[in-house]
Formats: sequence, C-alpha cells, structure tokens
Amino acid sequence: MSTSGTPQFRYTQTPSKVLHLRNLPWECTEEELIELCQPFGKIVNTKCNVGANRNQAFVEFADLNQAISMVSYYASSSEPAQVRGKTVYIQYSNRHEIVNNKSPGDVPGNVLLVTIEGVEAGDVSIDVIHLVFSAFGFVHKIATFEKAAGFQALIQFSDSDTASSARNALDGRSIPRYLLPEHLGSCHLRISYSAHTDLNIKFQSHRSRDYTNPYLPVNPTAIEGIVQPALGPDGKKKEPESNVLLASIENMQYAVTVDVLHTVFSAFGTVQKIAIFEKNGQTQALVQYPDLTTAAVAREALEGHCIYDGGYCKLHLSYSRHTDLNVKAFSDKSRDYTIPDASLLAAQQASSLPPAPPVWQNPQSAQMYPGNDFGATAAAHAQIPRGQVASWDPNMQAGRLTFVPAASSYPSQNFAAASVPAYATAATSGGSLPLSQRSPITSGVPSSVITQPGVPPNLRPGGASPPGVQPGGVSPPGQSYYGQ
DNA sequence: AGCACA
Repeated sequence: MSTSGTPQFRYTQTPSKVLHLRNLPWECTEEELIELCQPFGKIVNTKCNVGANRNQAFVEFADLNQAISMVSYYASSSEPAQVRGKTVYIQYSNRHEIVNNKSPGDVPGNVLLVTIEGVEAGDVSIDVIHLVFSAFGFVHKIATFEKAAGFQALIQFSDSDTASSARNALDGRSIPRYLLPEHLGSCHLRISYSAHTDLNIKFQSHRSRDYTNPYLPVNPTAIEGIVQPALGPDGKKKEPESNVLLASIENMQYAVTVDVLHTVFSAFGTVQKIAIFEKNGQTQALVQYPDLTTAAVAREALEGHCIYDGGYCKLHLSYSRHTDLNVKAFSDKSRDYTIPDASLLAAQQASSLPPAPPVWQNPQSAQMYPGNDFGATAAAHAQIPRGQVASWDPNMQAGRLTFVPAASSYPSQNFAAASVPAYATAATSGGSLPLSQRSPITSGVPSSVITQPGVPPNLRPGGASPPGVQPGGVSPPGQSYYGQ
C-alpha cells in the first residue's frame, strides 16, 4: 500500500505535456507563467506557487510537441528562461496532467495575503494600505509583517466577494506613487488568499490594526505612525528604554544559569521573568522587571560588571524591545516568577520528553501566537510553508523557549524611544539612583558582582555565606556588591 | 536548483 517506493524524481525525463518549472520568483502569478510559456503552444492548465518555497510551478500544454518545443528551445538557447529577471529551470514533469491547479493561495477567502515588492516595512504605512484596500469595502483588520518574501500584509474583509474584488483589481498593480515616500520606485502588489478567516489582532500598533474594535489597547512599544527611531541630542539613535533588559554574557567561563541571573538581577527589584538563549555563539539573556525604572537602575549598576571575579561572565546590558516575555514557567533556560507554584510545573516539565515544540512550528496550530506583543503576526506564521520553519535561530529549535527573540524574527522593527509614555522620563532623570553612591569603576577591570569566583550564587541560597560575601539577592543594591 | 494533490 505504500506509495513511497518510487523516487521523487528521475534524472532522465520522458517528455510530458506537463512541464515542471523551478526557481521561479516568489508568488509568481499564472499570468507570468503564461507569458513565458505561451509562445510555444496552447496552455491548458497551470499550477503556481508549488513547493515549500512556493517558487515552483507546473504548466500543461495542449499538445506534447508544444512542451517538447519549449524544453528543446531553452536547452539550446543562450538566453535562459526568465521570470522577473530570475532564471527559471524547466523540465518535463513526471506526471502527464495537472490534476488540481488550485493552490491554497487561489482558494478564495475573506482574508488577502498581500506582498508588497521592493519596499521595506517602514516605507508603506498601514494607513496607506488601509486607504488602498478600503476602496473595495470595509477593511476589518490588517496585520503587517516581514518575512523572507518581503513586506507582507494580511487584510481582512467581511467576505470573500469583497476580497476577490480587491484582489482582482490590485494584483500586480502598484500603490499610487503619491502615497509612497519619494525615494521608492514602483512597488507591485502580489495578492493571494490567506487561509485565515479572522485575524487575531492584540494591539493597535504601527504593524497591526483592528478597525472593528476601537477600544483595543495600543501597544505601548509599537504606537502607530512612529517608524523612525528617536534620535538623541548627539544625533545617534537613542535606545528605547524597556522594562526588559538584554544581557550579553562575555567570557563565560562558568555556567550562568537562570538561578545565577535571578540572584544577580534580583538585587535591584523583583525579577519577573528570565530567558536564556544563544545568539551567534554567545549566551544572552532577557531579564524582565515590572517597570522601566528598576530596569534602568539594574542596567546602570551592572553594565560592564562580571558575575564572577577575574573577568568571568562579564555582563553587557541593553534594553530589549520586548516588554513582556513569554517564557516557559520553569525550564533550564527560562523562568516565569510571576506564576505561582512554578516549581510544581518543574516536575511535570522534567518528565515530559521531548519538550513540546513551540506552537509556531505547526502551521495548523499557529492561529494563536501565545502572548507575544505582536498578536497580529500570529497569522503570519500560518503563512510559513508546510514543514518549513522560518528564519529562526537554530538554537531555538531545542524548543525550550517560547518567547520571541526579537532580533531574529522581526529584524527591522524600530521602536521609538519617543513613543514610550511619560514614565520613561523617570528612568532617565534619576540623579538619585540608589546605586549612585557606588564609586565609579575607573580601572579596566570592574569589580565582580559576586565576589567568590567559581561559586555560583545559586549554590548558596540565603543562609550561611562566607564572611564578607553577601548572598545574592538579599542585600539592598549598592552595598556589598561593589564593596571591595 | 529537483515534482503538486490525497
């Protein structure tokens, strides 16, 4: 009964009316296929956007000789077959008819997947997209995101008729020039249907909008219309403050566990969540405080310091773009201290192997993208072709972490410091930071945070500690951590 | 850069 006996393809192909085309550009349209193939004969069927990358297609000619003529032409031509400047490779298909030419993107629905070619995310605002598509009916929701294919938007209409009229009118067309920044050339729209029927928008932001729900909260780190990062007085990009710190750990001679980090960072306030991950071979961690001020204090105090004496495990701190991490409550790489009885979860976690893959690996279950700030992008993940995991850091494949590492998944976002509400100023105005009494570290070697090298603080919880060494997290900030 | 759909 198995169908897996035959090889996937053969190196010698018998001629077929059906040609297999690969290395096509993303979202290649049927029109483009026809333009390429019809000089050789009558095309009776096509199937576009095939394969994991949606860059393959099939074309069926009315007559075998027409297919043969196309293959032979390009076999001896000095000019390769091209679509949109990409060389297209043509072979006989190993089938002799196209049985079903409907691609998922061709099945009508009320949600359109729009790819805007040749632009970056900041070039076309969500308001422009809304304006363009509103011409065809009430736009319920828009979610924008960047994927390998480029800048994309999911646009939700009431029904598939409205969506179809928009698709028919706009597919392959360009957004009017006057709606775009001057530096842009043409930007064509490629439109297909999404399998979604209802987008899950969690915030009004510059990347997602729900026009049916004006009371939806505005994402404080993604307020609409602010695309350019705020500039500091020196003209350099000013780093947006955040209650979440990104810690890079340099010279990691000792294991830095979640417990170690918790100990270190708890000196400045309640640590809500921690996630450790690898990035470019370096260990990094996200540490979440309840507020900006605490994060700012911790950042000031710890920047450049080492967790252990001797220059080991040196911390470099910056603000994360996250405001609320979505982490496993208890794993070896993450902790959510806001969940009571996390330790109980630990036992269950430990016994269940292998760890469940993050939901985004499964397009079927990608309807809900749990807890990240960009709920709207949940829908985007359903667009990941079957079996393909998008451009995720391979280290994440361990499946331990469910938070989204911003840098790898949303490469081009620019959250503006200016968009942070008023309380941000509290963090920067602090002439009276609790730690300001510490002497500035002028020598090249900052003092360590934990004064006993090689003795992880988590091994000495609370109680008895060697003379002169404070158990981590117990002392108020600014005292013994920097004593000698 | 290498074959869809059930």
